[in-house]
Amino acid sequence: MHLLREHIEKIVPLSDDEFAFVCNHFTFKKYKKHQFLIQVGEPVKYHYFVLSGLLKLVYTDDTGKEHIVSFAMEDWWESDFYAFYTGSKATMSLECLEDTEVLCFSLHDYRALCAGLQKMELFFLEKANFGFIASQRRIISSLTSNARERYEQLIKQYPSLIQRIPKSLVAAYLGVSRETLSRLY
Amino acid sequence: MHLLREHIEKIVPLSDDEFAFVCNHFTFKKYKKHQFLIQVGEPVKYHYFVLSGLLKLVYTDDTGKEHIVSFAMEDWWESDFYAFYTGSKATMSLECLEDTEVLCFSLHDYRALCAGLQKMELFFLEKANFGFIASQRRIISSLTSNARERYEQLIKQYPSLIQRIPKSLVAAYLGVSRETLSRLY
DNA sequence: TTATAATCGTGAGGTAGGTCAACAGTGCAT
DNA sequence: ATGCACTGTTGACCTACCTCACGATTATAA
Repeated sequence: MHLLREHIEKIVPLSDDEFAFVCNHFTFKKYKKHQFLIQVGEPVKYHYFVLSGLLKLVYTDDTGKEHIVSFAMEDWWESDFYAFYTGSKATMSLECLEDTEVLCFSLHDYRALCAGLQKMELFFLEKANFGFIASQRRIISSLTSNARERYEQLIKQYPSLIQRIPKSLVAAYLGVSRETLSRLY
Repeated sequence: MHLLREHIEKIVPLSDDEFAFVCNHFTFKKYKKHQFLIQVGEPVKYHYFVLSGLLKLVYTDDTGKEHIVSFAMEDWWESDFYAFYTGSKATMSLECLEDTEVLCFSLHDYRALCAGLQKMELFFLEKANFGFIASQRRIISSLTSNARERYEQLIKQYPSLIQRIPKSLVAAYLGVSRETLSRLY
């Protein structure tokens, strides 16, 4: 729980009372490896903050091939955000790569949190802005770099992540086949 | 100016006084085709809201090739957002493809706007969230689709945009060569 | 008006990366 | 203990897309 406080206070300081108010809007959940937090076609009730463990956010195309939209480890937020935010059905799945503990909130809690504590709205705005920036960076990377360069950028950016993930998933994230990734060095 | 009001009121309703407060934080500017709103290496003073005209946000790689990160037409926001938000130097340029009129604000104005009117903070949060979602969609598109499919998706999503833009720029947006795009049909 | 620059199409040949297949090592579950 | 799924590697071949080159047409600016 105090991981969440530290995380928020990197952006906005909180009094004990304010943090207690924040906590009231979160629910703790625990999952085992291979469990799904979100399944395609079902409503997305929660937005998740990872306390420990590792998740993959996956889009499966019409040929059945899995593409990794994002990983999420400690200190990261994850969901099928469009479905969560608009109340529509999930188009992506969210699955545990390791046993995972999360704190999560519903859209209702999210709105209440923003409305009840302006600091939290500012916090989410900051998060959303940097999420947008990170996505734009990844788009630029896919426009400008080949497989090897994208792999090197990933290793540089998240060295610890690579250790915990099979190469086939790294390939599915980078948008290359596992064979190609295997041949890069 | 009332284009801005309509735009904001799609998300949050405003009283006349509130809208006047909002307007005080915007500056009107006018540019000719080929003019630059942002140049690589310079500070990014403003975030822009396009009233009329058309812009391209361009990342130039080390080989000198231009990649289009985004277009911006009427009703769209655009900037090198990372540089704007963090006060760093621009890594992308923003250039007019047509004569363009914009409303813009500085980071200082942005903060004042959010702090002074919580509705506007909510508005920007909503915008940031949907910006993030749109970027994630584009990432998924680049992971799952080939050149022809991405082109068809773009036509479907922004039919009016394609009419106003030379094919070579569409290619630079899609991440293919103009020759390949030309050969698609 | 006339020169110059964009724009678009197309051929020829090259290359990054995909697909399919086989194989070996590792971890997990019965 | 053993069997099976997961993981990583490599070979052979294929294809989507790139690069370079040339022309034709259409805007644009002096």
